[in-house]
Amino acid sequence: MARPVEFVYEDVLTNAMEQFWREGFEASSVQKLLDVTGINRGTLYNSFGDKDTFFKSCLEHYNKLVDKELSATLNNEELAPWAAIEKYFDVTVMATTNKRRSMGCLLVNSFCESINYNKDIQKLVKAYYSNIRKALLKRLKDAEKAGELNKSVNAELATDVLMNALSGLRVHSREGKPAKQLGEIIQFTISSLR
Amino acid sequence: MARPVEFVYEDVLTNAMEQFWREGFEASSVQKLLDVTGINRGTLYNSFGDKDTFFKSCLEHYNKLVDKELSATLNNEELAPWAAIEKYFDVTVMATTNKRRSMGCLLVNSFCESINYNKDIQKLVKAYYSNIRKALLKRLKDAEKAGELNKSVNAELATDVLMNALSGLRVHSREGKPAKQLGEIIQFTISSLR
DNA sequence: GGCATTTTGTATCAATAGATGTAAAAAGAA
DNA sequence: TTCTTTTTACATCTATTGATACAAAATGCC
Repeated sequence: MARPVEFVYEDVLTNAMEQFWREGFEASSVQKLLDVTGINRGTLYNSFGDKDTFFKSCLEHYNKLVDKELSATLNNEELAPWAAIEKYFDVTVMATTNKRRSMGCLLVNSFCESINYNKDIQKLVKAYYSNIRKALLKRLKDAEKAGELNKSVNAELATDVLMNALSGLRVHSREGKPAKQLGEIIQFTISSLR
Repeated sequence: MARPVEFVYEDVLTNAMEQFWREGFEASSVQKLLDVTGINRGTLYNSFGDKDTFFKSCLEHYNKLVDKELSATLNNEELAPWAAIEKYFDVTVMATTNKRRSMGCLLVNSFCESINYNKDIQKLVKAYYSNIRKALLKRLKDAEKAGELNKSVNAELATDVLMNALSGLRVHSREGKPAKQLGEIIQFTISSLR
């Protein structure tokens, strides 16, 4: 049999993802990726392909993290619509205080970076981000049916408002705004919708 | 006397600014900047300094555009507080439909890019962005004094909510969301505050 | 132990990055 | 015309970019 793999696949993806997350695609040279992952060039190109492909894998890895959060909150059917929504935003706001604070959101960052000229990656980023929107929309439609939505909006508009606030939140967390203020912004936005 | 300058200073700044705006700092190589401005290397380094310095000049140029918009809207004392605020967001939403559509905001894009590791530029971006916040806060304090602000918020929180919505707007305009939907998001957000 | 297979480590590639130096060009002044 | 000054144009520098090739190393199978 062949020589066994020495690196831990998950760890490499996590470290590379954080590098792209922190500094963006363009500023993350292959050398930096080698430094933060600890693997060497041969291993990277053999096991993860070129930089574009590697970035896509990191996006996928990031999406898994998002999916976990969604499963515990928005997609958790044990929670009532608004409870689920509030929990999702609580988690998101709280996340800005840990070590990944001030890094914002890899997907939002990618929207704003030049990555947009790569149609391939752009589509991927949009698709991943739309997962959050879908989960949110579902719950807001539930709330609407239950008469728990502010009569002046429909579920679609309410979703847009919350997604817009979410994107703003991600930008401002990267800008360094304290979680307390971010929380108050979201709290008000939510209260205006119910 | 010396040889006269051939390039138009304003035009060079405008074209370079749009390049940075579209593709970000890292992806905008000096060669690309030469291509879009039409000047050559010597001229660029002689008249605009290195890439960092050039970028700062472009940020300043961008800020002038922002200032013009602010003067006509938020800082226009002839308009009542909420009229000024509504006009500012109208202009901002409408701007997403012209040729600069889908480019978002240079300042927000810069927050999200790796530029953040350059403390110097980061401070500049923050300072320019805070100009908008200051103008907004002033008007919301006026509205608060006049009893035209929703009692459940103070001027500070209202400003945060609107700035958050603004940042979200910029992200989503870059993502390609239609102006109509962006307008409805803002319209609801404003109405929730008055 | 020798063989096949895969990973790892390193050397190296051409292309491009940002940046600088210098000579030619263009104007008015003397 | 000649001189001075500044811009412009081009050549060139070193470092780094993403990417590839290939030998050394490490395993299980025979």
